[in-house]
Amino acid sequence: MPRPNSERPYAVPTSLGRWRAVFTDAGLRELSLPGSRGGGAAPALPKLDGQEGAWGRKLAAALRARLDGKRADLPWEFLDLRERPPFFIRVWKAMYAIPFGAVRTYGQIAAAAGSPNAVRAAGQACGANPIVLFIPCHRVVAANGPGGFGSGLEWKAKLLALEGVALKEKV
DNA sequence: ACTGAACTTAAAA
DNA sequence: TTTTAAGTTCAGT
Repeated sequence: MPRPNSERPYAVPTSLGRWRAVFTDAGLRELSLPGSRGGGAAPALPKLDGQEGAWGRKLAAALRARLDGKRADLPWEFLDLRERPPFFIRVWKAMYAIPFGAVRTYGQIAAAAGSPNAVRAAGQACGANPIVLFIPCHRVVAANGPGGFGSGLEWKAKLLALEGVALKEKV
């Protein structure tokens, strides 16, 4: 296997459960929702606060601020997206550009990523999104419905609600 | 190496 | 309204 740099997983306790963050030398490689991972006994990960230096504190603070309904972002260079398919990265970058409180369709994202017809691939990229919340896959909806969400639509609705957006129902 | 599925969509039948 | 084709990646077979 292509050995990525050493991965350091942390737990980030918040008002909405225990999130999981994985750091590498290049930055943040993964941020996942509570419950979507670590099935069974929690591996007793170290807490992120005060670790990974300024970046760790910044992430924890930004995460908690967002779950509190405030807007907060992380710089794009802070994300470790190495060894990810180029098209996926373009899609993620397009999503990253969606402003707080706004939503786009999969079609618009695909177009922004340079392949207007690769709508379905854009959907797959959403599902493969490694940095939940800061790569806002929850702001991408289907043309006539809510679209899907890997960790459960309830999460998508909840994250959007924090930004004052209501997930529209399917007709 | 091929086939089908994946957080889709627009257009044709 | 149902079916189909389309672009990209990954998991199976």
